[in-house]
This record gives sequence, C-alpha cells and structure tokens, in this order.
Amino acid sequence: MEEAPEEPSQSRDSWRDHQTWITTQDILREKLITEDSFSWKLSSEGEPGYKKGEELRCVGGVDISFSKDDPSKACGTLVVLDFHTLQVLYQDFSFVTLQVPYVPGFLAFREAPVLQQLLEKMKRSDNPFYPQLLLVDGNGILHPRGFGLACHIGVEANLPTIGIGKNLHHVDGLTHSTVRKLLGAEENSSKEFINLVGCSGRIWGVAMRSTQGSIKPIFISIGHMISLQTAIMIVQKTCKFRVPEPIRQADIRSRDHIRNLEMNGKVT
DNA sequence: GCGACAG
DNA sequence: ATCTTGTCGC
Repeated sequence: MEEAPEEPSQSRDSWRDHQTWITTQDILREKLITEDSFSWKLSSEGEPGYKKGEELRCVGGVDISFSKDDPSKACGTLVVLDFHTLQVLYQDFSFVTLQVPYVPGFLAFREAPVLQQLLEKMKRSDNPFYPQLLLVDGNGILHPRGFGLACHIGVEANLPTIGIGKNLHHVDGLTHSTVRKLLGAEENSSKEFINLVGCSGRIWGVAMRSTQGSIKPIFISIGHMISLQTAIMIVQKTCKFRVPEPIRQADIRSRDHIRNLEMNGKVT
C-alpha cells in the first residue's frame, strides 16, 4: 500500500488560514454599510440650518511601506489632512515585522492590524483631528468577495472609508484590457471617470483619470458607510496628483521612515 | 488544467 | 510592495 506523501505542513496551515480568512470576511461583510452614513456635511456653508463644526474637515490616509533589505519589516503610516486646504494636521507611524504573507484577496490580514493600531492610539488620546473619513491604499468592495482592505478597516474601526487601488484587481470579468477599452472608447474619451461594470452587471467602482488625459487611472471603490457618488466627489476634491493627497502623503512619509530605519541599521 | 490576482 | 537617474515637456 502506498501511503499518501506527507503533505508539507506549510500548505496545510496556509489552507486552514485561507478558510478562516474567508469566514472572517463573510462575517464582517454582514456589517458593511454601502450608503452615506455620517453626521458631517460636505458643503454646508450656504445651506439653511448650517452649523459650524458639522462639516467635513479631517480626512485620513493610510499606507504601508516595506524595507528593501528585509521585506518583513514595514512601516505603517497614518496622516490626517484638512479637507479644504489639504494641509497635514496629524501624522503618526509604526514599525512592525509582518509574519502574514501577502495573498491576493487577503491583504487586510497582513496590513490592517498596524493601521488599526494607529487609529486606536489616536482615538484613545482623544485627538481633535481624529479622521471623520479615511482613504485607504487598497480596494474596498472591488474584491473577489466584495470585502477588500478598505471595507475591513472601515467595519472594524467603525469609520467611513474609501478604497483606492493603483492597479486593477481582476474581479467579475474585469481585466486590464477591458478597462483600457473603456477608457479608450470615443464616448468616454472626455470623461474623467467610468463605471467598472462586471460581467454580472454589478458596479464595483470607477476608474478615474485623476489628471487630465492621463493614461493610467486609479480605481475607486466604496469601503464603508459611504456611497460611490460621495466617494468620487471626495477623491476628486483631494486629488492634486494621480493619487489623492491623504494617501500620497501617507505614502511619502512612510517611505521616509523606512529609509531612515535602513540608514540607522547600516551606519552601526 | 492553467493562469490571473489590491499591496 | 521593491529594484531606480536622468530627462523630456508644460
């Protein structure tokens, strides 16, 4: 009798984690809110019943950078910008050693913990700049199970979130080439954003040309407690360059911190 | 069956 | 994600 070859424990463990992750996403997804659900207003200055302090001001952005020397060493960064001036109101970061690998579709299990800790720390200290809304470097519902990093963080932190992808995650038949076609089509040539409609007919988000006539779009999808319409508007208003400013600032600062860490490690 | 696949 | 300088153009 042939014994089945011993399965490398590595693959058994990763299979088990994989199932656990899917279950976790399914459970958390039941709490997802896909419409505007916040107390602040967007442009209330001229409206009747305007109350100062109710308007959107604190827009957060999160990102993670990795060390080129040791890919498990990372720096999570949280910034908060003023929605109107786009000036940085707050910044914090944290170095971590990540044990969880990157697996497409499960980014949250690798990156969310650090980012949530940064939010937690800010909330515990009653910081007046605690974000009213968070832009996340990674997708929202544009995800195989409709629950990407932005949704994950939104639900667990109970915060409105928007997902920003710099590359398309292939979902529901959406591919790089279908998007290229849509962006290149005559009737869309002047639009700055187009709906991402999958084979099923579901709208997963939009591809947006943040810069006039730019070729490479960004992919916007809702995270939590916000509608796609509102999300698009907020992204447009925070885009000085291709990537919205809160995420861009988090990215820049995150890289700086990693660079400093590597320098100190080498200088001895 | 094989490949694709956010960061 | 990361490896990477200068360079062409508005």
